[in-house]
Amino acid sequence: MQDGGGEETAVRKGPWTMEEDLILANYVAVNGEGDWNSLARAAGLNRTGKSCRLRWLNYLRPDVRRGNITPEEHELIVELQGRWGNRWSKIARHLPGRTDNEIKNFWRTKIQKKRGEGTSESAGYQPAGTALVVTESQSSSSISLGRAPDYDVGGQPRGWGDHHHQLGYVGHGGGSAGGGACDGGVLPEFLQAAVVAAGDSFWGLEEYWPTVPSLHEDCSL
DNA sequence: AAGGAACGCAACCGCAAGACG
DNA sequence: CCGTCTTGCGGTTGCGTTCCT
Repeated sequence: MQDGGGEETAVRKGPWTMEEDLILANYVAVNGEGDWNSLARAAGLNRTGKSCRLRWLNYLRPDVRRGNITPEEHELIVELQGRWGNRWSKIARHLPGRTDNEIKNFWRTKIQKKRGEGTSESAGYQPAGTALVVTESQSSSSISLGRAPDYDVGGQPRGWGDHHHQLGYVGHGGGSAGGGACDGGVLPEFLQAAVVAAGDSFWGLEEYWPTVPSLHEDCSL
């Protein structure tokens, strides 16, 4: 782990900025996933590969589906958790578009809490027992709702539009988001939306925009 | 209208497993 | 066969937002 040695700048931590998201999304779109450490370096992100991977998997991937957990998903989570325990990544594979982190959070905040209160988690939803099998093919179903990060002008995320005030990031064309905007590549639409929302006054957008050619060159679909 | 408490989500940390040299 | 590096997973923490008193 001798990294380059000398001018190893401090690794950034904390919330991701829009610029970082753009860089990461673009880089992955062009070069694909994997080799996160070198990716982080090559992309010029002062982030650990680990952090980049997490950000990509949990947020930037085009097939990430956001929004409320549906009753069906709730049932499935309960059932699979009962079967496999806290194997969140495994459970997540049966919930297209959902990330292990999201499921984990959901479990802890909703289900586990209910159980902790003494009531069965099934207070609201009783697992029907009808083996709800979600096939991979369902992942191609429309991405119903998503959220866009609400970046602060200073470059620091200010929080995310949550279910109380959904921002307008909606899967395009009734599901095309699930397949990615470009073949092999991805084009997180909320990033574009963020750019649009930021407007001309946004800090240095124009400075780094040219550095992400594949995004603003429209991927030539 | 202000303050406090609770909730939800994103991100970080540490550990383990697998792959490669 | 051993050692090192990278990736993946699960648990935990902190921050921001919303709701209630």
